[in-house]
Amino acid sequence: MNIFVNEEKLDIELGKSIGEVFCTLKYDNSVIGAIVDGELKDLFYIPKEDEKVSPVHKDTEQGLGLIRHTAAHVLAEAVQSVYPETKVTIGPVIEDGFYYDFYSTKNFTEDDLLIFEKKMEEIINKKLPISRKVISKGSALKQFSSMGEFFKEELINEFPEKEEISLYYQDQWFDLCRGPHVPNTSYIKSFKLLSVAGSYWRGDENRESLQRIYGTAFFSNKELKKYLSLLEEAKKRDHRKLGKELNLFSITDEVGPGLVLWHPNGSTIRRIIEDYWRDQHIDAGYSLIFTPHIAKADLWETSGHSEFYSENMFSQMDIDSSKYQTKPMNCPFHIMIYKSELRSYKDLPVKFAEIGTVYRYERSGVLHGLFRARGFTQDDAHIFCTLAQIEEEVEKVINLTTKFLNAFGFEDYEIFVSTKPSKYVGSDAEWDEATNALKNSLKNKSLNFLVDEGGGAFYGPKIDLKIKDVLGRSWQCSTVQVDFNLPKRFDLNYISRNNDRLQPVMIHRAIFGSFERFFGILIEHYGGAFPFWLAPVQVKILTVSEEQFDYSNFLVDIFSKLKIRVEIDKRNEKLGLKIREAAISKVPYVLTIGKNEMENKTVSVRKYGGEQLGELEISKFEDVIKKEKMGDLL
RNA sequence: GCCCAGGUAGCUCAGUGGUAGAGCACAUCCUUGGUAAGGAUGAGGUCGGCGGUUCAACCCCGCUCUUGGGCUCCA
Repeated sequence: MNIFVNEEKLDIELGKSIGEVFCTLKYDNSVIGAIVDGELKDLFYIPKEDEKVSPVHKDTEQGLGLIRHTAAHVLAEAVQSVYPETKVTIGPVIEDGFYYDFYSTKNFTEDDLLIFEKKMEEIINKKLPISRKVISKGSALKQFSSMGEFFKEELINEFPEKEEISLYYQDQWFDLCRGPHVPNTSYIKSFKLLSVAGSYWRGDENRESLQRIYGTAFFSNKELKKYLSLLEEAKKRDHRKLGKELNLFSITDEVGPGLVLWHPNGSTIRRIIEDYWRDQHIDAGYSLIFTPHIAKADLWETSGHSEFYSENMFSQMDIDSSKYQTKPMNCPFHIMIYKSELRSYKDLPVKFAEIGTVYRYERSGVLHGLFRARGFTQDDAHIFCTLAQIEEEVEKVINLTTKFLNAFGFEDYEIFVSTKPSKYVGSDAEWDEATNALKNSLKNKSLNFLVDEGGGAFYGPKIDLKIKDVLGRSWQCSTVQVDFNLPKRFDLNYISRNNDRLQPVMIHRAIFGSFERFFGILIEHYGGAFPFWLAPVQVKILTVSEEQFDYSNFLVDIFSKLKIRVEIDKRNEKLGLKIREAAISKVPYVLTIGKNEMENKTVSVRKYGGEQLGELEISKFEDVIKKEKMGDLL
């Protein structure tokens, strides 16, 4: 039988494992697995005719999957040795580590994690060899039912008859597992259990509640440390923490969960973003509108939200014997404005944009600071156009979107096009044309995108954009969605050149998604140190003593006229303290004013981060900030 | 919603079945100072809320509200 090892054709005996093949090739024990036709396999794997095999070494990214999977097994053994009644379920490798779900009457605590870690350490140090055994479905069932491992039983019962069932052993302990694993436990050089959390068997909230232990493993302590410090860094940047420290926003018990209070500092930033947003949208040909926060329930009946979205809507209220509803979306209002006059094909595209606050019921467990709130403000817009206009309009939306994202320092993004799902409205021809229009608009901009086949909403195809922040984390913000449904439901039309009544299509689009969420992302992206154009206080003046009060007031006048947000710290405190506090509040420019500066008509400039620009003439410093202000005209 | 872990001064957090603690912030005073914390004094709490056990509850128990980690990754 032939296989290809590193592209080279090799004749091997049928039924030989990759490990054995590598052995004959005199590979050393740094080889711990293989990539076979793009999939990670271990040395136990028996290759099939013509498969392409390449070795996976330890200390590589690819090898991490192997040690993490084995680490999950080691964890399971450790847990069962400490709490023998514990039932095992599944323990896969995930993006940055692994987890294992357990069923146990004992509630695991953080302290238990330390005990498990210690036990794992012992198992790893024993350098237990891993072995693989293939058994029949019948004996697998027998085996696991005799052990009372009923979750495993359930899994095995559902396997197709022909499926090869394998057990992985580490010494005596074994688990039903398809692999892949490292040859022995000692390859796990460095690991850590990170957290305990709840989960459900098979993610189904009607099934058994399980306890999930998250952990990660690496080939070296150095890598583990690097990963842990990344987690630390993310913690430091947590927008909930910075929001409090920098006095940006709060979410309080008294007001209610998921409802955001924007404090003056946060509001200043939001105002600047909104001003920029409005300017850009007016330039891009949108009409800016305002709509109410509640409306008659009938409107949501027509839109279909009551039927399809009721789980996320707040309950209705009675007003003058009519039912009203807080808005979970802005679209029906925009539609009503479209319908307020008879539209001609000459009017299209009609573009309405609104910074519109919506209210959605989110289950209490999913609320998360600004990222997931119950009241939030969308940067919403709706484009009413013909099918033929979609391509051009979407291209304009993409242009506007990239302009915005670049202005906020996001250079990297991933783009996804989602196509027709199994249940949909509209004709196949409409879907094809709209989907092609979306793809073409991206191709015209030479933007790469991935296609999520069947991932579209029932009402139309869409483009989603995920941005990457400085820590490399992805966030989905921008979305462009074609909608065939609402124009039909609201019976929208326009008069064509031939005097026919035709139905327009609608494009829903948001760039930030929501101001709350986007603000949260910005806080974490910048770590609270906002760029000059966004900083709530741009320049802080620190007086050395009372003698400089007049001079500092004079400076404030000058900078205020330049529309700079400036504050003076006149407190009766030492300069060192004032500098420390200005630095902690992350003000971009700190000006120290003492006797010298007053006499010389200068300012001593210190940039955020500690860089000293030294003593500058006032006009020289004006030049510095004017240059900074240019930054926001990206 | 469900599981686990929290909720003590404005903030960050100690703490104990027997009168509630620190640091920062705040107020007043002293100090008028030169690049990341000057000093003193003081005020500030129904220990998330409601019920229970107890001679006595911030602590133990139950309920409730709320915050955090999760609940998609499939042997």
